[in-house]
Amino acid sequence: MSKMVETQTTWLAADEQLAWRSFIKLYSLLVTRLDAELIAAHLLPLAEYEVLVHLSEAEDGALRMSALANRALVSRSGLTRRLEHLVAEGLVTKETCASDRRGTIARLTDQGRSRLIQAAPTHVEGVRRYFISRFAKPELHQFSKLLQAVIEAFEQGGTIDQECTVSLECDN
Amino acid sequence: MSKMVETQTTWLAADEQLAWRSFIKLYSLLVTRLDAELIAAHLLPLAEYEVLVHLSEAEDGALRMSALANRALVSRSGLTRRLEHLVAEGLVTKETCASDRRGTIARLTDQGRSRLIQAAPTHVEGVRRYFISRFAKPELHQFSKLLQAVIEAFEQGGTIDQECTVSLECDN
DNA sequence: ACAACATAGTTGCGTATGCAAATAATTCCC
DNA sequence: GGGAATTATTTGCATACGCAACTATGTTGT
Repeated sequence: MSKMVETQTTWLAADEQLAWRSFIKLYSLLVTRLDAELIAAHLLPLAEYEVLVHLSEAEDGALRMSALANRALVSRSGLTRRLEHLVAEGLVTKETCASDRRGTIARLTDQGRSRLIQAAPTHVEGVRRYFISRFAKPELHQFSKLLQAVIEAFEQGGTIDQECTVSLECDN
Repeated sequence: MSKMVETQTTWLAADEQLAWRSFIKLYSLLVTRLDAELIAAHLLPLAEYEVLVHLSEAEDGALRMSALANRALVSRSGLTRRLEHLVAEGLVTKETCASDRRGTIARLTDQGRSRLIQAAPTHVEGVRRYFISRFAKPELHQFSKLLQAVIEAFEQGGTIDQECTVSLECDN
């Protein structure tokens, strides 16, 4: 009907579109469900759970705010607010960094660690049930490799508006 | 140090963990970048862009609110608010559904369609640059198939807290 | 030693979103 | 036909988040 310009790069091809939308949709489904299950079972949102996980994996269960923000895929201000809740619950403490007093160190408390251990099975079972178990072993491996390759390429090539200078000391 | 219970189902295996985190991270990177580029080039957030796309693909460029909410992967209240902005800009209009006057129909305006056509190349190029082009053709196809299979399984098995009775008339 | 610049974190502010309740219209049943 | 249950959408409210500005501290150059 309408005789538009259709430069042929204007729209995604059907298969490209399907791949992209499937990616978005799966993310939305999984995160929504996993978050809901964690809240239902442990009153712990997925975002907060992930903060606890990253702390628990770090040396001494402690990380600088910036490092934690990078790992949790959240802005620094966003992390400040996430921690507020966790600190109020006594799951994390904050202390000034001794060597650089501008810095703040977030540390997992014993209570935080036990809360994490309590909640972990719910999360792990969810990830396995809805995601991992849907793949045959070699498929999962390839899927994972593809994801990592795309991430790698993005982080290499995509240094458009990043203030990340040499990407060596970058934590993310 | 601590001799914890480690029931072996408590944590994800390293490869499972890597696959899951890569998935989350790639989503975060891609959506953040694509949203920023669309805003920079066209003052149009990705979420609003996607609403325009779904309308443009529908019969007469029009959809019921619920159907549009399902396609846009947003709650119905969320969609109501997204549309507010698009309606204020004149890109979408709302009208009462004639056959069922409870319903509201969102319709893409000519202005909305031309705005979409303007913005599309930015989005499409982004998706291609950061996502599609990272795969060889057969890889993309397999990746896409895997995503669809996981979604399919989720929607079949995961009818836990869904009010979606028979999933036949469901639009999502 | 001091001024200029850089870095870490927090806060003000605007925006986005979901849930539950409210509103409006339809359908079901008796 | 008329009230009860159902469905479509919106609104009140609470929460989450990012950007830009701000504070505090550290580093650099002279």
